Amino acid sequence: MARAGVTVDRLTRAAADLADEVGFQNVTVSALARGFGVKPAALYAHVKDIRELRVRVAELALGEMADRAAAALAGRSGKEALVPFAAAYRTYAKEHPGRYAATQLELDSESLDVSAGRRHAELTRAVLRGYDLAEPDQTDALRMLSSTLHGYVTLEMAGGFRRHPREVDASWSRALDALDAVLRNWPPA
Amino acid sequence: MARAGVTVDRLTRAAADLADEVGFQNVTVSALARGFGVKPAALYAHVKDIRELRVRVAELALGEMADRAAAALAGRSGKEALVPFAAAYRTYAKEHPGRYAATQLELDSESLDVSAGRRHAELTRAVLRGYDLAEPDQTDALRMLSSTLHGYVTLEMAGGFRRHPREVDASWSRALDALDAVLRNWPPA
DNA sequence: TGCAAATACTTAAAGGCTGTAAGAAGGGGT
DNA sequence: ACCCCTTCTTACAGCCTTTAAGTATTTGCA
Repeated sequence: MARAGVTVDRLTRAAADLADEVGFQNVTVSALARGFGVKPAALYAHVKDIRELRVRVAELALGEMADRAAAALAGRSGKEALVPFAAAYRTYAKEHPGRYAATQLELDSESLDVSAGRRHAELTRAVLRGYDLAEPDQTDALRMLSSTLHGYVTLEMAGGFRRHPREVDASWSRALDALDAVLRNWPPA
Repeated sequence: MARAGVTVDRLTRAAADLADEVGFQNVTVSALARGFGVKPAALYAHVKDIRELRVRVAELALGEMADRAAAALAGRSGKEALVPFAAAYRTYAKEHPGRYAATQLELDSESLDVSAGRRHAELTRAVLRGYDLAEPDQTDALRMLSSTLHGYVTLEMAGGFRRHPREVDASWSRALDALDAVLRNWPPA
């Protein structure tokens, strides 16, 4: 019986792809094993349990998002940075719903703390540099920005905006206008 | 063998309580049956499948949130309405994480469309009345408001804000200041 | 080159879950 | 009292995760 050539990386990528197809919650060890032409138990040689697999997918996704965010930022600042950054975020989520869902795992797990999660957070903070906010306003604004992007994308993908005819792309663009406006003119305490 | 007195309502409330304890995703038919001192199969006399149970929990939660939102609004408008409305939202989510998670089910399911989901959406729109925005700005603002609240609460509960020392309550308050500011001064197209 | 150790994989099995089908037991209404 | 509807149990099929023990393949080193 020839070996299937499973590795942690190939497993993680397969899990991410499967998540994008069938949803993050529906990724199972069994389904992955089937994809590799291998028995489920075989995968436990590469991964401790399904939880580890999920964390790895989250790391992968956060890394990919950070890459796109970095490219979108590329020397720009202010609204010139905000808009493409936000677009990269939303596009990634829609292209990779399973991977995006993975990033919503309890962010506590130390693993995510390091590596990709931190990097993505720092890039988000970089967006704010053009708005020159002093602490603690910067952190407050960062939290609001993250919330709005994450909330928008989540609600949109869950179908929360489908009940109203207004085109979502247009609304999105106006939300960014509003975000830009409030960041430029952050209210005093 | 005396009957356990299971009803759809008692089942739904038990599921909601269990969700708040162990997480929405970890609510199982088996665990609920255990709680009622009954075999799992017995519950299928009251509920078609676990999906229906989840939808019922979502409806329950949306109804409870709408009740609180209505009380928080009570004749107020503008920031006077926004702040308690947002507080009701965030408090509910923190007190009832499992119920709150239930509200994030694919909102497509027709059942949610009617009843509680609609009611909650209308209350959120009511918050905006004090800001007198014409369409389509009102819908755009509604989407942004919903996104920010949902995103903030989600990220906070997932631990996304725990890495920075800034107190979350203070940040939240400033986010509402910012939201109020931008709603009062919605940028022109 | 040859063989021992490390690694990948299989089989087997325990235990948990959802859901269906068939039958027993409880209760209400006549 | 009896019938019938509803609730509940038993039994089972099928899926899942995870562990343990054994077999096969590959690696690395003498």
